[in-house]
Amino acid sequence: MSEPLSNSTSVSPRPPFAWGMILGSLRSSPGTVLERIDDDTYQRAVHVAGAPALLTVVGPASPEGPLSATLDGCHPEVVQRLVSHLFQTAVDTSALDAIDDPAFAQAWGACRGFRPVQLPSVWEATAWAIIGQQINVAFAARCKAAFCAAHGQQLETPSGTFTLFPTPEAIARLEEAALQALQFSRQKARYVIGVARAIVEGVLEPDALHAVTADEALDRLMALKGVGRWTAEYVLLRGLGHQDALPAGDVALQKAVGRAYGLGRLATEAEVRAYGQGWAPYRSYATIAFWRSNAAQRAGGPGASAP
DNA sequence: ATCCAGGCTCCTG
DNA sequence: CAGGAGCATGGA
Repeated sequence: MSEPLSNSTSVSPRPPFAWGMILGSLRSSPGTVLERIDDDTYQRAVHVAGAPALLTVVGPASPEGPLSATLDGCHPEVVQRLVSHLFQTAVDTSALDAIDDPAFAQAWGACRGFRPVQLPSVWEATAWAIIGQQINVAFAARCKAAFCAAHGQQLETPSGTFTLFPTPEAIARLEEAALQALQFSRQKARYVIGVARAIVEGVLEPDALHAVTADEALDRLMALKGVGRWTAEYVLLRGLGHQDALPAGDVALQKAVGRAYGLGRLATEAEVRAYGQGWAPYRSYATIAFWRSNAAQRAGGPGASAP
């Protein structure tokens, strides 16, 4: 249950904003291992300027009311910026309703107000994407949980103990075997450690990625071993808050698009990109909408997972 | 056992 | 540039 928020900062999302759908999606997503999702509350530990802190975000009391957020001892502006980034609250999604494509419209119609929820750092988004490559998500989630439990810091709070995502510094020190012990394949162990080292050594500057174009960000990410186009696009979608990223190589997306456009099979990557031209410049939103359509399909109804 | 799962790298035509 | 082999894991 949500505790009273003294000292909270309010953040007003641009409507439509479906907090319930966003939390529902996180709740049912296997990838949600560090977050604690309650009825109307999102909590997780994050690094703020290098220091661990607990972020709590409570949903609006009324449909279009503000979110209420706390982050130990941080300035309201910092809290605002973080919440706004994580939940993409400032994005104007109204143009999505005008996209003239029946298959897209049906997918988006089922999730107006939804947002591509961000992971707090490019590092976390990248590591998670690599962990998830080519394996089923449930297993990927277990790998992530083991990874965090073994190498992430713990944060004690009045609301309980939270695990932080491991820092690049902590992972850069590891040998491959340490991650293989957590059921990472040798390749993935190498890739994740390699990304951590790239960050620690300054070869990759995660913060700088926010300031460059999508193509430039893709190039820099793909220069890393283990990061192909799918992974880089996933990072744009989940870590950099880009609105127009399209992981067209994604099997789940290919499945959804194949169904939505009546192909009777998986759409090819080229087909996804071709249809995707009609969803620009909101291809990230199209992606999460189609992902959600898969979950709805599986569950026999709306309300299941996406990220 | 066989095929699949929210790919990547490297190598051929 | 397109396509395929080989790679690693656990699950259904």
